[in-house]
Amino acid sequence: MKKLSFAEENYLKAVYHLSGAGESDVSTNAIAEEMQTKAASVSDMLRRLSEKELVIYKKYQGVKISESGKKSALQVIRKHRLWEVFLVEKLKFNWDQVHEIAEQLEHIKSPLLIERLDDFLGHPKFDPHGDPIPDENGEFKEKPQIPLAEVDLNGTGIVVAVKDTNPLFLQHLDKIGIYLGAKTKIIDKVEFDGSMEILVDSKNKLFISKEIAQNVLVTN
Amino acid sequence: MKKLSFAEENYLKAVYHLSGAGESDVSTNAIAEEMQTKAASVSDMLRRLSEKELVIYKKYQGVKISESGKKSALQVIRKHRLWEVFLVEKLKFNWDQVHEIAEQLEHIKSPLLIERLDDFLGHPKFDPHGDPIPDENGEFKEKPQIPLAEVDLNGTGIVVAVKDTNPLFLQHLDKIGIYLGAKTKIIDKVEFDGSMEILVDSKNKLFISKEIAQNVLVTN
DNA sequence: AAATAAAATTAGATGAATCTAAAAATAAAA
DNA sequence: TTTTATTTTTAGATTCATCTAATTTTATTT
Repeated sequence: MKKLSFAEENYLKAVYHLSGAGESDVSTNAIAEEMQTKAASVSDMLRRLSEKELVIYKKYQGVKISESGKKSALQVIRKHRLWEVFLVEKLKFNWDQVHEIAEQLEHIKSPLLIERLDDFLGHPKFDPHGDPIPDENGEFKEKPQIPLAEVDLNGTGIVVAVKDTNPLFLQHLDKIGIYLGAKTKIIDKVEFDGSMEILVDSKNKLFISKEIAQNVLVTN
Repeated sequence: MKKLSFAEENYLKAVYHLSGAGESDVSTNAIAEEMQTKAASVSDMLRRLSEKELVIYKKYQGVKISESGKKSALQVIRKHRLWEVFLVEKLKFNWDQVHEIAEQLEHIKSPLLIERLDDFLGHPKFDPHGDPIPDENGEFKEKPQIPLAEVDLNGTGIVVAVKDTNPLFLQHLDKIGIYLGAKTKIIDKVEFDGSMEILVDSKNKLFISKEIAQNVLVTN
């Protein structure tokens, strides 16, 4: 495992995420979109990552992450999520403030640091957005989770994660009182616009839009 | 205050340190030596830093840090030392292990992060090597300190800092039982080689070489 | 199936940050 | 004060990561 540049780590993460844990193929444009860069830059980087065997890349056919690439990507993701826990649990950041800072911290190179940080935090299994934290070997298990949007009328669930980490989205959840661990019950579903009415913690009734319902994940 | 690159921040730090808090002039070669790079690279970077008015640079005449350069350098130093405290106090690193990691962490850009870290650590005034931590405005006060080598026979002092952060040096201090806060008394001085015999905490007698005596700083 | 549109790649430039080798300026020694 | 040595700077290359513009490949329509 050679030492990767920040840019390389970021591309690997993007490929990993966009391919759904590295299974399916990802298009050059999708990566460019995700990374706020140009397709030409992506092609170039994919060629380089492919030479290092971090991705499996066939020109014009899309890209997939390789086994060693996945290993690297998961370590970066592990670091990102551990730092997010640190920022929220120890430094009292809000969950909408931590992504950007963790984007920087995730590139710090020191296996010992991450080991100690993990100890310090008490080996958390999930980050502040409910995403699972891979262990040293890149292994993790996801909580079974479905979007609120797909829960049946009168169905209940506990909020376990959010699909999006956009600060505006997270701030909105704060405002209306949705948080990880909240108990929800669907008390009305509006067919034509996908919005719904839910009861949070058996006391707060609120209307949420389709966009919200699709990005809040619950478990039964 | 524009955002600086890692390289720029590192050069500024070097100029600041080598000039003794930015007073005197520093030579190109000294910087090259300090930064393990070539004089040509230094010249080039000094030209660029000079254009940004972070240093005062006259070709062939050496370089001095500017007011705005000093401000930036001190913020980087503040971050470095706060992270060192974090690593030792919270993550249980030894003082000889933290420099390298802090060299990376010091470049993380987020004023809020540093503010919160400072709060979390209880606003420490000194890092694990006894070096003062500048505040948000770059201000700090050094403890009065002299090398053990300059303490008179029978003189006493408390170890407040070390001049060098070389891991081998620090590990040696651990081994012989010298640490920040240790009470020392000079019980013998050997003229011809600069070595001495000292009493630590009124109970451990030990011989130390000139090199050690010059790099351990005490206050009366 | 040919024409058109979309997506992806290459070619060529640019800006950092670095290097080696050569030239220029300053300092030291004869 | 010349000569020599040292230090510093410039010139020219290189690598990484990016860009725009042009080209090529693949996908979609008519």
